[in-house]
Amino acid sequence: MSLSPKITLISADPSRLDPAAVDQLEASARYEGIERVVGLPDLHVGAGIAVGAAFWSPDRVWPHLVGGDIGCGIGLWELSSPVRKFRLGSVERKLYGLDEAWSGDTLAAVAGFGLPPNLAGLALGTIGGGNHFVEFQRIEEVVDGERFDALGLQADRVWMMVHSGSRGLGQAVLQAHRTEPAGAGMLAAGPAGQAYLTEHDQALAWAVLNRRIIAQRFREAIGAEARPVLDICHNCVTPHLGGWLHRKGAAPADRGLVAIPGSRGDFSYLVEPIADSADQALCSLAHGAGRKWSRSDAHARLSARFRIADLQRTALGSHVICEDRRLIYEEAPQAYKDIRRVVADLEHAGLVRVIAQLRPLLSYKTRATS
DNA sequence: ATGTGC
Repeated sequence: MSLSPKITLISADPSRLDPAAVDQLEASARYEGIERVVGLPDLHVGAGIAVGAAFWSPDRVWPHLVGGDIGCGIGLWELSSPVRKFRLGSVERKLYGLDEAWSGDTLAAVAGFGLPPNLAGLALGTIGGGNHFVEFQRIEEVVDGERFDALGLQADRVWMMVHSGSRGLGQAVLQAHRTEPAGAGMLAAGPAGQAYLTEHDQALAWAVLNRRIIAQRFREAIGAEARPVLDICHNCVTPHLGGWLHRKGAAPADRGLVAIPGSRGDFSYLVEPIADSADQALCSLAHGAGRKWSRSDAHARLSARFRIADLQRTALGSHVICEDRRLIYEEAPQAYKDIRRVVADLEHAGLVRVIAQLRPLLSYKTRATS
């Protein structure tokens, strides 16, 4: 069976991609008004829509091609703390109270982002669940030293990666604007499209603010200063080449530096997109390693083989704070693809240049017990 | 994914 001509798969070996995820791409490519679809090397099955994909239309938008976690993305900060002074046990003892509501001024925070006061909810400044996390890292290897130095980055500092999104807000926006059937979508210029895009843009801004507050809470907890390196959203729809580009678990290649996290037990990569060849991939990049096993498979297979304590340390020696007994299995490194292959596929396609490799020190998921 | 559905 041949692939729809609308679809491009970014992979050195497309036969390795999950056929079920490619079927989901095919289904989306059949929507009237979709002209191009890209599957990235971290492509995997999602709830109706493949994750690790980009979709372009000249005139229509589909709320469910973005999904419920509008604005979800990765923020990266360079901390003032030198790696040589980073003590795992000491840091772990400071990371308490971070699942609870933020004690700061949420009204002032949303106002500062041009958002209405009704969006100053209790979830603002919290990570959430699923694959969201905060991770302390150190530079394992500077691959492009010239570029690393030119960016003013420092290899001897602790770095902090935040993966979170718009929590309940994006979900509410999807709920309010989803079309029936989902594949119908709406004209971007029409009243329904404009109403969706307005609320979508608010959820996007809220997610950026959320990551910023999370970063502030965590760096305050460990007593460090933080310098922003990047903030990249991988679930959104934005104007592109006179039309509309939907990214569902896809990082932008036209907004500067990108961080691509591996699983919690693997390296992350700081990369620079290469503009010349970006169009083949709809100006998009992999957003992470991508799931290899479903959540239920991961739990079934790994809970039979490992104790919780086995999963609180990773093969790279990093620690994991996840007191949710189901989530720690669902998010185990074994459930994810090999990030090295994902990044190699992006390099092979001429989409990125690796600047640095980051090693996990401590991954924070949740203190909430289950 | 979800200030979570029965």
